[in-house]
Amino acid sequence: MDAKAWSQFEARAEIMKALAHPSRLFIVDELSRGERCVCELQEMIGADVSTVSKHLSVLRKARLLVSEKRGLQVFYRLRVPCVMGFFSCLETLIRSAAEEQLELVR
Amino acid sequence: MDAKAWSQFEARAEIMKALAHPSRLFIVDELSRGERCVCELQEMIGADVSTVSKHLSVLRKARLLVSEKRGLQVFYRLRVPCVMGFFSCLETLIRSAAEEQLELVR
DNA sequence: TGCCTATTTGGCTATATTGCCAACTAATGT
DNA sequence: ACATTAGTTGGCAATATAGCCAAATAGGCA
Repeated sequence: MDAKAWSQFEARAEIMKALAHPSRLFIVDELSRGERCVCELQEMIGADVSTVSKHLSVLRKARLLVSEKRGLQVFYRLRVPCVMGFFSCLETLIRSAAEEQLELVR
Repeated sequence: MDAKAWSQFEARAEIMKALAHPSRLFIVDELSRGERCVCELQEMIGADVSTVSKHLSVLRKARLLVSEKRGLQVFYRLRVPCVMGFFSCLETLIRSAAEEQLELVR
């Protein structure tokens, strides 16, 4: 594998890493319905503000979000709506996982 | 956020975690063009066989791949072709990142 | 049976990620 | 200027992940 191809996969991996956390996926999902300030997201997630802020920073560094400060608040927006379409494609996997869990219980 | 919604985001995060590594993204990309045995992937990636085997196991546990043993070899196949479509949606982000890198150099 | 090849698993160390607290910055109002 | 509110950053301890080697498993062949 040449260096150029490898750095392409590294670039993709950076984005996937940013999405590889339930709180961050919640944020993406929530922002797909419109912009939110940090305080709103923090209340919904229920973690420390600093934790939420760091999650947002991870998503912003991956260019998935953009932020805008207005007054005291910082609002975040989803930059790439196509991310949401991906999850519907994954539903198949998630459902089949859930079904196997059921089989184990039986 | 209720427990059911949360476990949905956890399920998605498991899949994203499985995809959050350059070698595993290479594997997914390669398998999108047809099945491969472990030895072929190992040669292309250039890591230890055990490392490649563990990457494959991560992707299989996330249900992104299925494996089939034929003789001495184990062949892996991509279970979810829609994964590839996601990366083309991300190209925008990756390109804009590359352009900013260029600006820094100037 | 015994040997060779392909793959997986266990165990280890090195590195990365997470989440909290405390400290800091910035905008607003008194 | 001072206090208040919103958010970010630094630092730390706990946990998770990555990659190598060595050992185990399994199929095919002499």
